Amino acid sequence: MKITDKKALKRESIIQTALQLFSINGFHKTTIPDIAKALKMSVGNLYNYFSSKDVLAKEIIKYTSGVLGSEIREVNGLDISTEEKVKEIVTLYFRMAKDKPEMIEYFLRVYLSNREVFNDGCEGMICVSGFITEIMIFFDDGVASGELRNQDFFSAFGLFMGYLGGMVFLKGEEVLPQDIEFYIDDISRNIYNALKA
Amino acid sequence: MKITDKKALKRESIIQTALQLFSINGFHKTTIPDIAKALKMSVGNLYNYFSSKDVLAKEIIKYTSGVLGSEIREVNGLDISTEEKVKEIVTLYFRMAKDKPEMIEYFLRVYLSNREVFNDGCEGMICVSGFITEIMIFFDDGVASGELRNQDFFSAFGLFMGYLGGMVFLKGEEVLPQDIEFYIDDISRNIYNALKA
Amino acid sequence: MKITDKKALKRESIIQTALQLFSINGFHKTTIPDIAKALKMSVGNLYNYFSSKDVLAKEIIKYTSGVLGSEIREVNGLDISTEEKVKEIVTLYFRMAKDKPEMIEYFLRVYLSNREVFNDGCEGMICVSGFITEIMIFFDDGVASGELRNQDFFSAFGLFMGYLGGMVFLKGEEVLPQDIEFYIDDISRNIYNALKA
Amino acid sequence: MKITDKKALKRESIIQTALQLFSINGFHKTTIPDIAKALKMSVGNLYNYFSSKDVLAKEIIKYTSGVLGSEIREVNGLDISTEEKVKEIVTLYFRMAKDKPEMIEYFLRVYLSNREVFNDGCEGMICVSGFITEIMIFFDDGVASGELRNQDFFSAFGLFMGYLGGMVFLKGEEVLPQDIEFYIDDISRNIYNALKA
DNA sequence: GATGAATGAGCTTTCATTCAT
DNA sequence: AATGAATGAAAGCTCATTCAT
Repeated sequence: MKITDKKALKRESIIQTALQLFSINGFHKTTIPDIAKALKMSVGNLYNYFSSKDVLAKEIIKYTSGVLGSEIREVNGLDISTEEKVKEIVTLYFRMAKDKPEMIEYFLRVYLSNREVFNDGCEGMICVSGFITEIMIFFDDGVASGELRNQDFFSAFGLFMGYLGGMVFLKGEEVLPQDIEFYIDDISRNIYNALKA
Repeated sequence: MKITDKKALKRESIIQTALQLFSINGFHKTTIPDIAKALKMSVGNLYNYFSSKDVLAKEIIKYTSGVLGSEIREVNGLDISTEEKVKEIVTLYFRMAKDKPEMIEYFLRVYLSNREVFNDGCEGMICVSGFITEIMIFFDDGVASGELRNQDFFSAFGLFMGYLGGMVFLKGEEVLPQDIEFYIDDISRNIYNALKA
Repeated sequence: MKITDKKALKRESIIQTALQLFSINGFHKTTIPDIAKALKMSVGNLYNYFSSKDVLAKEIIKYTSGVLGSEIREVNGLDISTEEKVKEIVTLYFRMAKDKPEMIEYFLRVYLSNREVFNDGCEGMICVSGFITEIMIFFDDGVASGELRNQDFFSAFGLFMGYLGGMVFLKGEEVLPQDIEFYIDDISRNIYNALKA
Repeated sequence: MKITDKKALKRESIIQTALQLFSINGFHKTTIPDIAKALKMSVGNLYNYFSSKDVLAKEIIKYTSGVLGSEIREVNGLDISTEEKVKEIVTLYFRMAKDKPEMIEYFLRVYLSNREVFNDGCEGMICVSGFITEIMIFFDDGVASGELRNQDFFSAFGLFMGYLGGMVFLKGEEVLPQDIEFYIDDISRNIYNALKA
């Protein structure tokens, strides 16, 4: 293994650990010493990998967005109807909210609310473009095939992102009477009805 | 004017000022001295009105939820179709996001993400019940009149809350190519299509 | 009743309430608002009676010392042996520690330890002279009657004050296996044996 | 020198400096910045050694009790009469009150009076057990050898602790007309007379 | 005499970041 | 690469005292 590989591996393990802590405790309540301790490394060394807490936070959102985007890319590649794709996306999103809740929570608890952290370097939504791009492809494909109504992309994107994020928030608040997967059918149907041609 | 009125007025002015600052700068980046300075009052005196920063944050979410709820209550009282009500609600929400953005932003940037602050005293969603209750009434009325499909309430609530909140977030990120009111028609239509019978 | 009497009465009620609070919570942990609230009066008005927290503390120690001194004076006036007087003094001290613990506790928790408060105005032990004087009379009488050994007064005074205070401290720490009155006989005997001719 | 030794040394230097300041100015009048400044270290770094002011105060009482206890332990190990041991203990106590007054003063001014600080973690008298244990051994040995009267331990302990502490208090108040060592003979005699068989 | 809102200095504690080793 | 002690500015909060009413 090359030395750079070793460094890359450690970099990723820092990202994953920080992601966990940030999503559970929030950005400001998670300290650099917390992260270093969880990784059993020194704070000084952590700074050899990420030059500041803010930089780390931005790397995490890119990483997370990339993971989520690549999952949706797979769905986009399937040879199924747009209606079925909607259901696949909702399913994978909710599955992820259950299995790797830290990713979704990071969007909600860290990215959404600490704008001052992301302002410099993540303007617009470039740090979450991995995710947005795939939603855009999904939408354009659906319009092209005549299954979806042609409307402003952001009206559609806000529906996806807001609706799914909102449901995960409600799950986190423990107000949902049912397990989140219970809602897959209803929500897929609502989204498809909203967007269909 | 009675003394209690004077104190109540000052209390409300603190809530409004803190609401502004929290929604713009976030909960952790807004300090008590910041709030006191904006109000031209002393830090110590501010604590005569609210016993801690957390308590203040909780009072603000109740206040905000109450204001938003009472606006929706007016729409619920109108003698119009459910489809028209959807549009009215979307309109007032976006108008508020434009005229008093601090209220919507507070939901997104403070309430949504600083769960540790609201855990004690705002469990479930009791501090935002003023808002939820009205959405529930809207939905139940629509189902009762046969205009809306009967489905789990949270599937519908997540759509409203998440979709509208998501759009305001996109507005805040300045990624929307159009003014937010531009999207009213599309979004109202999407919501109605999603929920209609 | 004259106005000055009314004021004197209120003054004393402040002293007694403050004595309670100081002895239970300590000088620095008891606030002026705490005292005012317990008295159902305003902080501003409290300052009409005592010009500062320190002044109040000094008045309390004089008051307490006076009460304790007058009790011992009664014993000194009895026509009994010095050995019996020792037992009477120990008895009244421990009874007071049980019935009005605030007085003894005030000596231990406030007077003893917040020297900076009492330095200006209570130099030496002039604010507790009411108590010391009577112990001095007891001792001189005992020496004069030949029952007590003639020794430096402070050696004898330290014995009385320290021993009795120490026992009450142990009581307060809840380390005494017995009720404090259980120790009266042993302690009276120890003191008399220590001082007798 | 190992790194851990260096840290332990610094820890102890903090304890000693804080002990000085607390005993002179009292617990509440001594601030953490005061201590840090006296040590020429930063406030933040002090917290790397003790997690709170209260924790520091508790460590100091354990340390002090240990030092005092080990001095008495030496006396207990001597092959001399109990009467002579009393004099040795009084002598060492007063010598310490002269040479290292901060230790005795800490007992009187900090431990005795700020119960709320020590309640959690120093219940009963476990933080001063180093000292108490040795007094207990002294007393039991004296009883076993027939030199001391068999009585409740606390009656005897209160005498020692209260009497000696009381004398040091009088010294601190500057009311003693003589140097404290002047009283060694009288007081040793009084204690021995009080306790002897 | 009586009220209690207001002041503001001062407290304990936290934490991103640095740097000598 | 790695360590973790050290920094110091800034946070939330307290409270003796004052003063307009």
